[in-house]
Amino acid sequence: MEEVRVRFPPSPTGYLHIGGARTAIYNWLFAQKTGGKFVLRIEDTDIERSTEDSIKGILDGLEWLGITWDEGPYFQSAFANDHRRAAQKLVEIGDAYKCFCTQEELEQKREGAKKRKEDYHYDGTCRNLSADEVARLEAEARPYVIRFKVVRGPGGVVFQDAVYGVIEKRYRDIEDFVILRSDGSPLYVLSNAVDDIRDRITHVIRGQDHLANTPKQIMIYEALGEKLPRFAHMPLTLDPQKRKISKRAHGEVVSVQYYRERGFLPWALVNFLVLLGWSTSDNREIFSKEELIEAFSLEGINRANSVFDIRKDDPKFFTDPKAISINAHYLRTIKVEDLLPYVEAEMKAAGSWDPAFGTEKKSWFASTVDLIRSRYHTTKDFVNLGRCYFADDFPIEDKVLRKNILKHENLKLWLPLTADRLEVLEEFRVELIERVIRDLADELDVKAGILINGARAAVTGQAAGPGLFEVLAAVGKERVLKRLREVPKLYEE
RNA sequence: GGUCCCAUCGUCUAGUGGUCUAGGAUAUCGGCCUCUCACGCCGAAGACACGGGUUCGAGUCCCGUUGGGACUGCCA
Repeated sequence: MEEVRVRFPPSPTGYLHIGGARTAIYNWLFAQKTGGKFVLRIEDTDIERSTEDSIKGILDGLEWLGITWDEGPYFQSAFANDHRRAAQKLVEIGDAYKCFCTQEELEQKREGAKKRKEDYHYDGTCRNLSADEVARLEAEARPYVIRFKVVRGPGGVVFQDAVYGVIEKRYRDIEDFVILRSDGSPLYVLSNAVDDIRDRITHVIRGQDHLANTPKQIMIYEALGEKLPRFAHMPLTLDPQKRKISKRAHGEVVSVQYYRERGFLPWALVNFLVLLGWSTSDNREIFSKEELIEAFSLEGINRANSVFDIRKDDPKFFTDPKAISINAHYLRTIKVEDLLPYVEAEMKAAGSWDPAFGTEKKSWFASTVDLIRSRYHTTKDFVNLGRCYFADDFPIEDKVLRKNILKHENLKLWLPLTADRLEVLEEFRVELIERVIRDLADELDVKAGILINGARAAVTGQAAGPGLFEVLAAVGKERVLKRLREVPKLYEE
């Protein structure tokens, strides 16, 4: 059987955005699934808009996501000769022709048609130029483009899309489209097809926005006498207003980089993205890499566009809530060892990493991460909300201070007293800590909750967190005692 | 405007003529757990765009309407 070859051809005009990432993911999954090859091809034909930074951003983004390619990156600009040759060949075999119409002329015709409310197609002025006329115009050094000669007559292009089924387009609805500019550079519709032919692409998996272009590319394939690849168009990702998402209109929130910076686990993003327009019949939503490769199929791709539910002005969510929930799911369920490197990287970036966390304090670090992770949504939370566990200076939330400490005047004495009682513990273990605190509450004749919540506020600065006794054990005796004994100062400010 | 594509809870979706008084996930709300907040568990609310057909029977097939999207460039 023929080897499957798929490709991802981003144009480097901005950083990798989630729509592109999703396309890459689908292609990559299909290659993994079929044992095929995944080719990365940078379509930098539009040199004006292509930048080095952008290329780097795309490669970095894919790498971060764990989307690996087998060939490339190839650069489309390196194959301009192939494209020109193909255009030349099409002219020679009579499937394309030189068109000397100027852009101004065409613009006028377009305008005219628009005024008369007619739909405009190139009128074929140069389609039937005689060889002599062509020679004469060329002798005058008149610039020309090359247009593909679309069949004039009944019938059309018919193809079977793996997602959308049979797609038909009549020839009369397709104009003689330009395949080579007057400066000799190729247009997307040509270069993309020629590159796919050269790269022996067997399956073209791309966004539905290319569906309308596909008949043109099929005509090119056929004119060139090449075997057609299979086409699979995937639905687009829209914003909540149903607009196609774009870096320009939506900014950072649609870039892969944004999720990296906001503390997403790469696989969680992949898992979320793959669900935008694809599903299994059993409706599973969480997949390991192996499971996803196993489960993926072109048949599972949906036809309807999906909405990426950006909650831009929602203080509670910085992106689609489902993306966050999937990230949080991974954060609390993957093996702690697997999570540690991400937390470490995050803390290093924030300057709060202690090298000892990776050596003699490693097991303490791991168990502390494990203790707190179930209520975190991103790896960022470990450096912010988790600061009280990993550093000595940490903020005490105002509201918490008032409600859990200041409100109870006695805590000024009781919390330092708690410290005294804890100090005698030989082993700073959860059960022993709990015993001490509950006994003290009885002795003082207060509800344990008062002492517990007060201690939590003093030790973590937060109202919410794991069980207080676990928290104290994790923070450690020395630091707990210090924090409890500093409580009286809190009353002074 | 023309061509093509699409249409199930707010969002992601299951559903391929009867088992759909439409299932799951997420978000929302309530409860349990509890020292708090999460997690977890239990529960509530929430959708087949509309109208015609076809059929004994339609979310599922057909047509139309409406709505949305893509393409319509010497961008990719």
